[in-house]
Amino acid sequence: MLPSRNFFYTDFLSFFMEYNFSEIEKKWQQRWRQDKTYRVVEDLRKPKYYVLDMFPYPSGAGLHVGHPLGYIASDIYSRYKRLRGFNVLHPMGYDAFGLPAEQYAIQTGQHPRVTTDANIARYREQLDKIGFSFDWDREVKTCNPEYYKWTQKTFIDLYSHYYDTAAQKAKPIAELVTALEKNGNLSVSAACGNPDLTFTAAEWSAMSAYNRHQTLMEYRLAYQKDGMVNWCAALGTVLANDEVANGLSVRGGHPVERKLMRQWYLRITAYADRLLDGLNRINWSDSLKETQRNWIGRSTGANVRFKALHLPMNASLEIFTTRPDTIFGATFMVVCPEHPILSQITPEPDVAEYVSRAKNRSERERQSEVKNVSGMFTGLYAENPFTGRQIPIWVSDYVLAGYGTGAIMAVPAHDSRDYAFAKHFGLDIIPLIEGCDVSTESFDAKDGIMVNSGFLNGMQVKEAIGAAIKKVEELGIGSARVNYRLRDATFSRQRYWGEPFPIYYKDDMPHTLSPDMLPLELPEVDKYLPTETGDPPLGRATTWKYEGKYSYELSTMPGFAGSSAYFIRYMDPHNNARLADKAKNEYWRNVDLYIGGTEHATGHLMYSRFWNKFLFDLGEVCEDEPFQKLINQGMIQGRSSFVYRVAGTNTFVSLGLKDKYEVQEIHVDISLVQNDVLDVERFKRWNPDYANAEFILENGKYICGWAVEKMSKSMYNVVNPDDVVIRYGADTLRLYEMFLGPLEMSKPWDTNGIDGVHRFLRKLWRLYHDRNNTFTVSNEKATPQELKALHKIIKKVQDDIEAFSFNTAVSGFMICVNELTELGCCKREVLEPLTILLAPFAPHIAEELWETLGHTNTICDAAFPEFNPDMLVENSFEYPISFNGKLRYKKELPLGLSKEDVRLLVENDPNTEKFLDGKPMKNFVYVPGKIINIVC
RNA sequence: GCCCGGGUGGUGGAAUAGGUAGACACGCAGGACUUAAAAUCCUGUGAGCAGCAAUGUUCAUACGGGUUCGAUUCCCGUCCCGGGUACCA
Repeated sequence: MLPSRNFFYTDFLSFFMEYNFSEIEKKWQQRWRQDKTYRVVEDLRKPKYYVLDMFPYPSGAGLHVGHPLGYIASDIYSRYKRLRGFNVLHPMGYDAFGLPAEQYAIQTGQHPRVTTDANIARYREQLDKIGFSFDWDREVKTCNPEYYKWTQKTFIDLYSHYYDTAAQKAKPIAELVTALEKNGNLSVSAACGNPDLTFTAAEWSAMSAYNRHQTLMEYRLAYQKDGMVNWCAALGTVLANDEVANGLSVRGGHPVERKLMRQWYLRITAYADRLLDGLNRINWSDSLKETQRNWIGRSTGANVRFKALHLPMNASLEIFTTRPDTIFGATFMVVCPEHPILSQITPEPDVAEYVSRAKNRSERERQSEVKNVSGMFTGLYAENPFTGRQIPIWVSDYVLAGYGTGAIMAVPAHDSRDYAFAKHFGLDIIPLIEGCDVSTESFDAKDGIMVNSGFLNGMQVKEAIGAAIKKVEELGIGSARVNYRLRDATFSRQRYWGEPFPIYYKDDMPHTLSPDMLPLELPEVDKYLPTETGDPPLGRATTWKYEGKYSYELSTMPGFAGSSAYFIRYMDPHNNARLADKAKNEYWRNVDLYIGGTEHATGHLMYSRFWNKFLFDLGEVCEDEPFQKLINQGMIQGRSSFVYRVAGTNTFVSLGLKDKYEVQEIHVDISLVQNDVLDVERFKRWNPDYANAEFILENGKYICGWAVEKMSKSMYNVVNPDDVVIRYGADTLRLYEMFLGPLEMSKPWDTNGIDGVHRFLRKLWRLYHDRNNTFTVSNEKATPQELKALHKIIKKVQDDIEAFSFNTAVSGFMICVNELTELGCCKREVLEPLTILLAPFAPHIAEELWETLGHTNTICDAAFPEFNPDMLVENSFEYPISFNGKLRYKKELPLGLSKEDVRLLVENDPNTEKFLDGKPMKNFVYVPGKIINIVC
């Protein structure tokens, strides 16, 4: 027998015998699946808690190591809440409709459903390996007809409701029709797409069916209109504003242009105020709430009509302003190139040319020239209603057609854009606020005392705004008005792989399907491309007709449709009669904790709040806000590694020596690098070009450089969680992802520290087992030191989990295990509670130890250990005081100590002198620490 | 430009009702065990100065000021980095 081989073999065995994570994890994952350990049912005897992850889009690339970060955090919290006696709903599903599967279908002809199912299977396999406590019986896939039936149903409801602005609630459109029949639209309070629309009851009844239909479209919460949309020719579809960045599609980076098209929209703007108010009642981060507030962009001000001179029929020009107090300083007006007033005149040729050029320029071109001031005098004048002065009307593309009225009054002294324009064209600038200097820039602050402003002189700005609005209303030239930046959401996509609309066309008008005909299933098509006539792909399903003759709507719904109510469906995923049963909805109510990325701040998180509020108005759900608390986990970036090739050679120089050469930095696959040391032999095999590479080493090693970059294939820095699980186990992965840093912070993935976490689990294992891996836990009573260590960690874990400070909780465990190892503790009284504490973080090893401790039930049903503060003061106490010549006692004295005892302890402590330093002290907290540590 | 975050050792990061800065971990160095390796364990580890040493001492939380007996923490200014947003009247 060869000794070397023998040694290697036995040590290899003992290594695995010690803490055999792969066997333990396999065993428990199997058992959890078999026993449906994480199945949850409504239970009125227990308080509920709903923990939700943003469900993933199953992409072909599979999960990378960044995805599970949030899932692990939510899993820890779910498991913790369960130990605390809550009935925890913790589901998972897939946002399964989307472009990549369709792109793949276009290239290969494979049905997107096949691609999607395969990707979902892969995701599921990866997720299962990490040991999540999802109730998979509640899985929701948005592409499943049983689910999208309810997306379609809600669309029908949106179509057949309007928004009552007085009641602040959605109501059936039939009620509106009754009101219109009675009084016309003069006395109805309803959110309307066209604020200038007025008609009487008589006019209403005189309308043709088609005109009534068109009129109701202005009120429906889901409606059709011709609108400028972001048309992406390469994708053959319309994109939402948040799917476009810098004139390019977010997905694919194809150019996007403006195009007029008939589209479905959702009237989310009707809910703008409620979306804003609701933010005050939910527990989200300030920055996220602020992002949503900015996105909604509510600004209060007034609409004011300026008399347009030299035009027939008392023409006027209406503007919106947030600063009606500055009307006295309005020295000119500006209209957007699309403004209707321009069609009433015959402009000079150069003006006409400017207008047509500005109109035809894409949004992108307009944006790229933000800093260039351009514009033309139209030849028209208006009258300033406060000064009576004639002021010129200009046209410029810095005024946008889509916001306000498409026209502004320019107050160059107090608006920086007007200022730049006035300076460029030499227009008047009249300062209106006492003491402001407008020689080099405008004074935009809403603060100061009015001057040069007639009846407003001497008032504070805020006061003047109110007074000006009052005056405007008296003059009958305008009124207070609220404007929003938020736009209605375009809801059509010229795509195949999405929910079909439950709509067919008859007499050129859309009609909804009756709900009992739902779901309207996606038809099969021969190709996933637009038809020859430019219809969307659904146009290829030529026999797909309502009653065999009426054409269905050919576009499909956008990605956010399916993700807007999935969290409600989880409450009752198999219900065939409702989105969710009423009683079940009233039990689970809404999501208590939602964890996901910040990239959804203005998309999904806005749409789903709107969708939920609508369902609330219908009485379908019992909570107005869907997500009580929300946490944004940070992104995990990649950590790329580099090698340095000496220019023009095949010689690579180690990081520390590279400055002596002229080198070329090259990305190297991170699997060839460990702790920044390159595996030279594997590197040579990695790429044939490097087979004969030579190396200049330092200390016998090749050290790689590194940089933090986005995780991407091309940078060879993608880390797959499966690889980590195989090498270290799921429990190590879970702990390490948490240990990496604060949950909400973005951080690079860096495996350099993972050994430490793995080592911790092995140390933990050795608390329960001896060298021969024999279970050694004793039933002896624990010592005070051991109990102190235990109760310290109980408190720490409890506080840290509640604060979502999982990284410091893991540190706490490490300290605790080090302490217990030092104390040689192997007492059940300590180890049993410790096992429970660890269960949310490392469930597999916890279950295994729990079983070894003799329990037959799952550790998930254990009770979270009770913290006893007395255990911490067994031998010593921590006691805060303050000292300002006289001691102040901040807490009740512990353990029968008198004030005199404490005074002596403090005064005899050598540190006291150091801090007193002979000076008079105020509000001095005694150190060491705000806490003194005195042994009795 | 504006609005949010953030800047602490070689590295990831601890610590804020203002109170011993650098917990915990990685890495590194040295040591023990071993024929050897792996694993494990022990010791040291912000920088400088003095000392054989225990130790003492100075400087350190992006930079510059301020408040305070005391500031990583609060205030003012500056510079960098990340995210959001963008001609919104």
